[in-house]
Amino acid sequence: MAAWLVKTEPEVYSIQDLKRDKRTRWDLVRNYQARNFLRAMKVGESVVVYHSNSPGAVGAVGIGVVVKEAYPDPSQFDRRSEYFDEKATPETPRWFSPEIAFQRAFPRLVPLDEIASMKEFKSHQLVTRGNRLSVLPLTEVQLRAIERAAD
DNA sequence: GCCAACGTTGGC
DNA sequence: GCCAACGTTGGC
Repeated sequence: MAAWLVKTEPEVYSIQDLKRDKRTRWDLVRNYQARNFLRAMKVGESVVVYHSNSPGAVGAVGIGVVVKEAYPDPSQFDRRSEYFDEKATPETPRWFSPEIAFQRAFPRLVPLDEIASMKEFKSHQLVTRGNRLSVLPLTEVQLRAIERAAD
């Protein structure tokens, strides 16, 4: 089974927000490569939640699980949304969202530089230069390495 | 705020 | 299809 890592800015939506909501639609992603990864997520797969753009607190913060496979992201059809996409129609949607349920918050943040130092992440997209994708695939081994570091 | 990386757009 | 301009991401 594959695993995943999703980035979120904690000021926008944090692991604590996910804990409160119990589950959420992982929406508003507007990058084709990330979109393709979202569409590849299968129910039951684990998702590492990662806080980006968070001064002094960049890194992995918890684990979620895919509870619903991707379906068209409603915001692309909403004219009032800044994520409205005029080229998307219900017949030919462009952007997709799975739903992710909270599983656990790590007892401590696993910082990016610590992940970068793990042998399992040597040359992984998260730690190589130009890591801008907000959804990334992980191997089971990488998932376990992050979980191990968190406890 | 700065800057590197890189995706997207649009003219040709 | 090429490529310059521009916008966004994300670490620091």
